[in-house]
Amino acid sequence: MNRKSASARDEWAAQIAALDEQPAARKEPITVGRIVDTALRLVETDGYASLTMRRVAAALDTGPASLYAHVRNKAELDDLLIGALGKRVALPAPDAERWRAQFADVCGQLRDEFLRYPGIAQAALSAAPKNLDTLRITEGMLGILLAGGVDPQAAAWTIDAALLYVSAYTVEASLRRHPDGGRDTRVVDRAEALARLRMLPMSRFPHTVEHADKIGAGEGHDRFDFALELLLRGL
Amino acid sequence: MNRKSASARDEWAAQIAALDEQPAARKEPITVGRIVDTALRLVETDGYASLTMRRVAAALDTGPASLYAHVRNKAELDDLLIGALGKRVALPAPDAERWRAQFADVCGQLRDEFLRYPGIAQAALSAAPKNLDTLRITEGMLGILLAGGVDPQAAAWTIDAALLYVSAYTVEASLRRHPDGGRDTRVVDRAEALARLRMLPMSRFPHTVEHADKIGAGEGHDRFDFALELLLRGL
DNA sequence: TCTACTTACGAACGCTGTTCGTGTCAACTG
DNA sequence: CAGTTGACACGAACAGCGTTCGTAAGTAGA
Repeated sequence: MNRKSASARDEWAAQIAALDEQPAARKEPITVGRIVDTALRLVETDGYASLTMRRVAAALDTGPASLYAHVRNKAELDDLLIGALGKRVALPAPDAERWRAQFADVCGQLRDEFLRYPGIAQAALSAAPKNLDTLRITEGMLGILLAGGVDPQAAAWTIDAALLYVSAYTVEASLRRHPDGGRDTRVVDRAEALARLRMLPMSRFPHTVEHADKIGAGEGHDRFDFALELLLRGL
Repeated sequence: MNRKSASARDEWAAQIAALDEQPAARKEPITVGRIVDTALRLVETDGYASLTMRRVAAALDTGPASLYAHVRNKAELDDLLIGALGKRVALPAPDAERWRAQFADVCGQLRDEFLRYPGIAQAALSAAPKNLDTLRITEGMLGILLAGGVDPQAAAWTIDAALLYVSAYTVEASLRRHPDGGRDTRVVDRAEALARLRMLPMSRFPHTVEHADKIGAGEGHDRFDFALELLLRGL
């Protein structure tokens, strides 16, 4: 039995096997939307660090090469992901009385979205902010600040600072929580961290030792809220 | 000629070749310090994205395996790198009259150090802030803020926010400037970016279009200074 | 019915971090 | 001075990564 007849036989066997599955379905075609959805699901469960083209492809029952017909790059996929997250944040109609609260709320939405997909904020930092979905958010923020009577230049820079902060905050939070897929960032709980701070020599770290309890402090997003309020109060 | 005699001959040839180089030197031993220095030089010229164990090893005339006797991980190397940068920032003796300027100066030093080594701030975001060199900086910052009469809890959180912002700012700045080693982040100059903003439909992006010139604005570190001042003025 | 074109994908390339086992050299010990 | 021990160095390899190429398959138009 030579190669040719063997492969012909395989084909024949495949056809027979397909008899039962014929009505079940031909495989759903790959689309950008399906790729993005799959990638997001992967990030949600395993973290951004383990988001690879191969994993996405495998989740779609195919090989990595198939993705490149729909997505130029992994970088482009990253852009699409943060775009998809951006689409989800709801922009309130600017209310001059509540502009600070509204601004903080938008930032909070973004934060929660980023935290839900651990590590994805790393992509947000790399992604060009000229993404249309990102621009939609900055437009909304701009509207809120301008309605609040903030100077346009100050508003633009504040938005920039706030977005940078949100990304950094969520990246750090994700890294602290998530095993990070390979890197052995040991998660040290707060009590342990505090104990270590107290072990520092008083001679060289007087303030750190004295206020060690303040350093890791904050339930939930106290730290986040504080930073944002600081930003807004300065306006 | 069998394998054994061949390799024996190679060895013999090597010995002969070594006759001339004998006085020249035996290879300098690998140390953590040399690894860190080499890595920093690499990052300075090629960016953090192309900092790999293999490249560092190659720059030291050896194979990658040799590094793992001195450094547990790439993650640990990253920690060492940001530690080395941290060591360089000079901490002023707290002066109650000038605490804002002093704080901003420390942040500026950190920023410049990070910018000099493009992309390395990514490692700073990942690095556990319990690094001793990082702690030295936060201690110094804490001293400055406390001398300024800032509430300890507010001080701790402000430092956290400022460090996060510095990292995010420098990561973004590096990505925008540096080709990024692989990712095709096209660098669009400001005029081009502005033109694109103006192309947006007025109906959906009224504020963005109107204040497009404000969005990418700022010479040098205007944006940076603004954000930091905002943070400090809120205290 | 034949052709042109888009989509799918197996195989491969060059790169990454990391480990294992071996080799080599320096210094301490008897 | 000879012998042993321990730290250091490193070649080779593994699994995994993003990406490309050439080819196969299926669809739409002539």
